[in-house]
Parts: sequence; structure tokens; C-alpha cells
Amino acid sequence: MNEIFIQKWKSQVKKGTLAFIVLNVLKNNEFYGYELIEEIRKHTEIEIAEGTLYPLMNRLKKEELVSSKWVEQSSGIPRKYYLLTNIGNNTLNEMKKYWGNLENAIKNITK
Amino acid sequence: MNEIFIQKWKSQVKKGTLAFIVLNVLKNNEFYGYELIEEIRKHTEIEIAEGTLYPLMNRLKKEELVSSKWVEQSSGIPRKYYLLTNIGNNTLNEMKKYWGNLENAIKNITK
DNA sequence: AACAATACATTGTATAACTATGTAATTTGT
DNA sequence: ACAAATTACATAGTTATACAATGTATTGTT
Repeated sequence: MNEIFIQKWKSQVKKGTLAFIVLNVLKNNEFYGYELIEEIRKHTEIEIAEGTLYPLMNRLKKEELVSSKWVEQSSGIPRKYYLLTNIGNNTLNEMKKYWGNLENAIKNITK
Repeated sequence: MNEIFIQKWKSQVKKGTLAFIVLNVLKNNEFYGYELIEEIRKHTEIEIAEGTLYPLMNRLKKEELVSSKWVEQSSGIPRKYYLLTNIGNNTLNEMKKYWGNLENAIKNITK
């Protein structure tokens, strides 16, 4: 029907949402980039392109919301693990408030 | 704390979300631009800048999700009322599905 | 008379998702 | 044993959109 519009819209909705999702996933666990994409796909059915995730993680690092460490593997390419910083944790809490509001607002409008 | 980041993030979350909110508000009512901003502020505590709304409405019109009509006032500047088209209605239903999924996904991740 | 509010609109800037592309190692299929 | 797919990282260029700044014009308030 209007598939191109919908497709573009979904892409726009992801802006901001992805950062929120990633921080939430990293809340109590460490993940490496490629793993994050799979983890999020499983839990949310949301596809994140690699070309989206890596720049995103670099932004989050630059803002000091996450830190990273290289972990050598007994075989294969070393993995860069990401974890939340204190700033990341606090920021995540702020985000949750805003998201909660947004969710309610839309719930009210929708019905 | 990290207010600039949060502020930017909120702005990003609005991308896509605003179109969804506007279409929802127009579901069973006609509104003119300035009224839409107020209506949404009241119901959602979300501020939409005029420089955001008018380009947004023009996009929605171009995509034929909404139509508009000028209504003369007995006094004051004429108002441009917006209303949902059939395409807009169908598109809105698609959006609702995606939004429902997203909401659940984040709910699952958050807990 | 001055200012705020109503009501429309456009231009330029910044941000972020995505496509395409690239590197390199490992596993799977035949 | 070789090709293809998967794992795992990364960057450059394109596109879309929110927002600040700015502008026009009318009406209401002090």
C-alpha cells in the first residue's frame, strides 16, 4: 500500500530508540557488537544494521555512557565487549522516565 | 548531569514519533496546525515547535496521508484544517502494529 | 501605542539510520 | 579441498527530520 512511507517511518522511529534499547540491554550484561545485534533481534524483532550499530556504539563511548574492552578469543577475531558506565546508568534512568511518559501519552491518544 | 545528551536524544525520539502522534490525534477529529500543537501539548506534555509541525504536515499531505482545507474565520487569520485520508487511516493502522511491538519489546528488555 | 498571542510558513543546521563497501578469520556444505 | 556463508570489526556517503531562527499578518491585552 504505502510501504515505502512505512519503511522510512520505521527507520525514523529507530532514531533514539536504538540507543535506548542498547543501553537497556547492557544494563546488567556485557555484550560485544555482533552479539548485541543478535540479542536485540531475538528479543525485539528489530533489525539493526552493522553500519548502524558500530557508529552508535562509538557515539555512546564518546559520550562516556559505555566503555569497552578487547577480549582475545582462543580462536577467531577478538571481540570488543561493551559495558555501561555510571553515567550510562544515570542517563538510562532519565530515558526511562521520558519513555514512560511517551508510552502513556500515546496510549491516551490511541484510545 | 548529561543534559545535552538527553536533550538531543529526546529530539531524536521524536523523529517518526511525531508523525504517529499527529495521525492518531487526527483519527476522529479535524484540527488546524496551531491547534494541533496545543492539543498535543495538553495530552502528552510533548512540545512541538512550529518549525517542526508545518513541514511535517506538508510531508503528510504530499504522501496523501492527510488532506487540508482552508476555513475562513469571522475574525482573524483563516485556518488550515487537516483531516485523515483513507490512506492515512490504513497507514496509521500499520504504524500501530509496529508501535505495539516496539512497546512490548522495550517492556521485555527493561525488566 | 506596545506587546503578547494567534496562525501561517521557510531556510539552514545538526543528528542519526542505512546502504554499500571493505578487511579478515572461521565454519559449513558438497 | 574448495566455495560459500557466517562471524566480527569498521568507515564513507546519502537521506530524512527536528529545531532554531526568522518572517508575515491579524487580533487581543495593558
